Amino acid sequence: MNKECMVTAFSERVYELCSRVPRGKVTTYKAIAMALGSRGYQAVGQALRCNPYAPSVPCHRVVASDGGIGGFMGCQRGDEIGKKVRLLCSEGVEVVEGRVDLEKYFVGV
DNA sequence: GAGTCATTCGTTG
DNA sequence: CAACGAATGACTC
Repeated sequence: MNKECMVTAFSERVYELCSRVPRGKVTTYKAIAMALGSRGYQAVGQALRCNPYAPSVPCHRVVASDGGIGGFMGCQRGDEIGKKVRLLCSEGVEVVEGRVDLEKYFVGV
């Protein structure tokens, strides 16, 4: 079930919001979904799942509502996710136990 | 119309 | 406090 990237109006909006997040900060799927005026939390993740704007759109800057690393480039649980943590750490975000301090790094849209 | 998905919330143990 | 299931919105076939 590996399809090409689905770039639609909704996903475009998600990519734009992701790009809006300043470096060293992170946003949540919920925040993006709310920014779009929808509750499709999964729809947001789905768009990031195959983000055609890859490094341009830092999908790793998007985390779960509790600061947990949702997934990264199709990898939900695995060492590949470590790369996402590595990126966040490189950006200045402190990732602890695969979680981020939303109180400090969460930025609204 | 049915199934899928990187989520979230609410209830129950 | 932890875990499970149900709900939600969007995209593809």
